[in-house]
Amino acid sequence: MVLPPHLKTLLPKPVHDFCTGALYKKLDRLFLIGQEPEWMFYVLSGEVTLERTGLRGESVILQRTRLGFVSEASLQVAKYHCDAVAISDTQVVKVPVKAISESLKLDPEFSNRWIQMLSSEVKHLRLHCERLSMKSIRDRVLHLIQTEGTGGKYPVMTGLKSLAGELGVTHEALYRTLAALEKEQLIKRSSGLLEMKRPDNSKENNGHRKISN
Amino acid sequence: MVLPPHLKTLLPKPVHDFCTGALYKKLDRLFLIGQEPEWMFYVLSGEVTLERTGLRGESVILQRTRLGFVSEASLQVAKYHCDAVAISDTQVVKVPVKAISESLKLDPEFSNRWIQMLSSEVKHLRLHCERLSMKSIRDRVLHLIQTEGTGGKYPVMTGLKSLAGELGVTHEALYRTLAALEKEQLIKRSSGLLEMKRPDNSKENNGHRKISN
DNA sequence: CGTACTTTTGAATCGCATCAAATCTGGTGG
DNA sequence: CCACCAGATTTGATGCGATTCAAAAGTACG
Repeated sequence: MVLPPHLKTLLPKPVHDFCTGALYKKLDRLFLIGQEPEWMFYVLSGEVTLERTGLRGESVILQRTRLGFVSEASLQVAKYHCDAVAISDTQVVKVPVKAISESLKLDPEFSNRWIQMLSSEVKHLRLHCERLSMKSIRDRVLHLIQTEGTGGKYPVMTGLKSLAGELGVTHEALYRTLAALEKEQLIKRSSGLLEMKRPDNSKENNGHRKISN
Repeated sequence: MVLPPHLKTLLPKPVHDFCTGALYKKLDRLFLIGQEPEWMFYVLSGEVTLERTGLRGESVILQRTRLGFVSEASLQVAKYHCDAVAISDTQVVKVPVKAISESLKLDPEFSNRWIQMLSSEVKHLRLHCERLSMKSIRDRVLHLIQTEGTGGKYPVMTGLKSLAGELGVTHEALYRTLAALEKEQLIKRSSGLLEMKRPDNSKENNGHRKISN
């Protein structure tokens, strides 16, 4: 199994050999609620959701992952508390939970890296929450470029439709917002790249929204 | 300093003596964005929010904490990436960051417990993100009760206005939504409690997911 | 009591979701 | 090489739900 660079540096060598790749078709289940966690799933491509059946019988989505671990929490629970569903055809790396938890006990360096990873994840998720709390698509897009981008450039890896889902808006609305932003010379669109033109260091000349609170 | 049970079991003995208690008045700031993390704050009572100033000067709530650590990520960062504000009079335990990071290197058992805690936090934040991705206030409220509540009951400790901030909506809209939900017999409101009433299986195609690829 | 805050209701407006449909794109097979 | 298809991108029209601004009623507290 050829691990992606990120996993290779994160996981200790002894664990590498126990990792296997897997492909899931659309709507396949990676695991089911109630099962004992055996693998940690690292999503390489496609998309996986964690869902649970709500009190009213509807399915509640707990999480969507396109890249990275699906269920870091499976380390600490005896049973899954939700289902994992491949929303599209999905490629993953399966890492045995047992190997990880053993290594965490034996390898302090690995523990440190794992803590780093989780801390980054926390920080990243906080930014994501902040973005999702913004009420306009425009703000979310600009915030995305400012916080996730590098030097005012944000790479759009998986298409705008997918980006729309991440921003919590419909793709139509995102298309329109991007078109408007480009028209106003606030951003530039290349293939696979969103670029912010002028940082918003001027006064709120364009601002039509008020300061709340 | 008398530590609460949870902290006592989480933190290694050598750290205990370096912990101190502190009281903050309403609207006091525990730390400011940009400052170098010196303490980790564990909330005992009251309420602390992590906030950032949005693009237009409005305050965006990243997280609310009523019990537990406020900023786990401060271990690995040189500067805070948000402010911490006491929403009401708040009692905390201050744990020196230095003592923790030293202990993490020396005490594998503590590392494991720390990993457990971070994993919980990740899980919790994922739920928050998922909730903020929902387009209607109604869905967010129901999701909140389902995921954060216990047996269909969710305690509203600090008022609905504060809750509205956490849900990323205006308080007026939240009041209206709650009133409507109660009118439809979907929830019941007591003082300091939101309770979900009968599971309604008659229209389970409503909240169903709709994921774009 | 008065003050400050939360809770509540009202009305107008606006942004986004929704539904629809047209173009564009890459990939597949005849 | 072209026909064809599935998916992404784009534009249009419409309605809903949340924001916004406003104000009244309830509540806690010194």
